[in-house]
Amino acid sequence: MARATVQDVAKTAGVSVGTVSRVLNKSPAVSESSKEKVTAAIRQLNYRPLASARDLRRDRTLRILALAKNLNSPIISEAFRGVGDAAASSGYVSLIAPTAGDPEREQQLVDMLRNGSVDGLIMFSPTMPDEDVDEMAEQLSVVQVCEIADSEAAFGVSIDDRQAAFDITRHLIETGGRRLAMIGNRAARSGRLREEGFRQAAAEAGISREQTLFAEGEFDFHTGRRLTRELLKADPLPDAVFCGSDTVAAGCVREITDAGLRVPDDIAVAGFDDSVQAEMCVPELTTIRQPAYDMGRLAFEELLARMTVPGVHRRGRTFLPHELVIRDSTKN
Amino acid sequence: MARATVQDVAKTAGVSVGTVSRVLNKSPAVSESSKEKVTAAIRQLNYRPLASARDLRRDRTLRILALAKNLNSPIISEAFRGVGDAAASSGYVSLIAPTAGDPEREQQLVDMLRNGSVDGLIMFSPTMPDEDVDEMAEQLSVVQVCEIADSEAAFGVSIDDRQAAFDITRHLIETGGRRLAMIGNRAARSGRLREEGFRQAAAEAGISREQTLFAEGEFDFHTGRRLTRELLKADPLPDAVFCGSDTVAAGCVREITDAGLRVPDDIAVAGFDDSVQAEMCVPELTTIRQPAYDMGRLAFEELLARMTVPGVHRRGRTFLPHELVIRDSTKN
DNA sequence: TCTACTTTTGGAATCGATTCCAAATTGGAG
DNA sequence: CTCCAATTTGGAATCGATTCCAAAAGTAGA
Repeated sequence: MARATVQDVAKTAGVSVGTVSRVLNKSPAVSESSKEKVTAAIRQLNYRPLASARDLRRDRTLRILALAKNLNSPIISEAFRGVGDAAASSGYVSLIAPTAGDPEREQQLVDMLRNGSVDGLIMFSPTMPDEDVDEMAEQLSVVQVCEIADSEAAFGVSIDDRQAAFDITRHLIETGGRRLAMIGNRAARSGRLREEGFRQAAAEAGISREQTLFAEGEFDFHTGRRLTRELLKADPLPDAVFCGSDTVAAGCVREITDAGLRVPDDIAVAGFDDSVQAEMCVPELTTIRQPAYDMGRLAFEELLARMTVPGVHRRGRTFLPHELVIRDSTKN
Repeated sequence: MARATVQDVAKTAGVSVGTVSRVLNKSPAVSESSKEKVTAAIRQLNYRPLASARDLRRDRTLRILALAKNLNSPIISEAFRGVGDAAASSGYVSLIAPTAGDPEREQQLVDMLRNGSVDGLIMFSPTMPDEDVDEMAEQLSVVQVCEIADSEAAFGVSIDDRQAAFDITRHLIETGGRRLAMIGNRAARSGRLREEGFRQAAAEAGISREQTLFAEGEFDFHTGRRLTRELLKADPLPDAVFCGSDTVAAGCVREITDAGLRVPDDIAVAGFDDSVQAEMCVPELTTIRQPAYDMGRLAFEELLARMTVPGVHRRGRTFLPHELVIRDSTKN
């Protein structure tokens, strides 16, 4: 049994396709009686309007797509929840796809916006260079979250990464940290901004760059352990480590503990994100809370504005406030 | 500047729309010279075929959708990686959407299959009742992963949850566990199967149902802690706890440790999934490894068969082998 | 009952890419 | 140079839902 079409419904209901379509779209210009006939026919034939035909005619899909490197980042999944809720309340369906950091995969997904498979795009962690994001944003509905390209058409929602890193580093210093270390990721813009904040806080406390340690790598648990192992070879040892994510911080704490040292007494550790990992860690992690859900909501609102008012290319970033969450992994 | 169409490209290249389309679809029946002209025109106009028009005519989208309650389950994100890789190598784009356990949201997403927005559907954790999944599977391309409805048209990919639970429970018994407890989730089919396996292992070891403890709840860290707190009120205390996920197990270990007891000496704890949490926990968790990536790959292959050979409604489940991973949270 | 409305309806045109068929062109053999 | 076959091309028809316009039906007032 092939799929039923408006034609079939019209025939079964004994009305014209126009009337069927009007019923489908809740046009008020339909008599009660034909509305009933059409509704009955739709049920009888188990009819669903074909998305591609509708999209073609209407020139929009009411779908948006979010792109992220991977799905298991707690910040991303929380932000995406915000996107989804905001989208739903505006009648949009929101989908997400991981790029795995593969430029080809990313390109293929971005093409979904170019070819009209979706109306808008939310980018969490672009792999493509800033210029490309920029160029795309010129003509298409794109909003960035967390990672915002530093360019002309920069636009999107995030926290102030530099300030957040500054705040938490200052906390480390205020609680006695002098020999500071950071585990960061220079591949990401946010990572570079956090490094800036870290260095600025150190500098303001009169700690020279040479007294400072820096290790670089991806933000996963095992990398955290490995990089910490490197840091622990330093002499003198660091007494405070700022990590770019809670997961890395968990690895850091683990490695310190395994080395027979105590957190925070010997070495204080700070994370970033306030994910559940921060609470799972022993001791629980001092960290930076990102308002991920709200960032997602706001990102969708921004996107909606771009999609519906085509001329509007509201520029600029929106920064949401972060929060320093102090727990037991740093002294007090 | 509006979007260019095949018509525009044809005019610019000085050929007919048919020829343009043939170039787009790499038909061999095009002369070298017109291919060049068309390619040049496409580049000049920055032309992209409109997805909805193509989909309408071709009656397929080369897109699939995966549904899950939430995105941050490590098993789901790993399985989805498998889906994505398999899909990509067959020319499909795979998208994912969280339902948040909301039936309305789920319905809306399932409608994307019904209305032809996507060609196939992979369900990780359905909220709808088994009958509905079953009915849907009768006519549409749907494959289940991890959670498989227990019904006529049952089909999908998972591990043998009962056997896995049996195996790990037997391990708990073999390492001295007598007073067994389980933290499970009866809301999910897999949860019920795991409970069966747990009980079967206990029974075979001559442990009566009354000697056994059971706590029920969602699979997150805080629930794990709360339920463990309940279990620790029992007298005598349990000496081995099987948890339905590593995250719950981490909460369980934490609560036990905070109560001044030792894992595994006083109470052994086992997890499930072999996610990174299992290694982050101290002590590291004995757990069951699920071949999530392969489950995802296989699920897509199954789906592909259903999508391309419409008559084929291959029934049945595919079980992939699990693996007992023994670490320090259980005695040896 | 007739006029002047408003409400409701039918159906053709439309969106843009693909595909099929017939026509045009090319190439090679004789 | 002719003829037949193979290659290439143009363009109309098609996919299914929406929308616009004109026509039909309904309603109210006089």
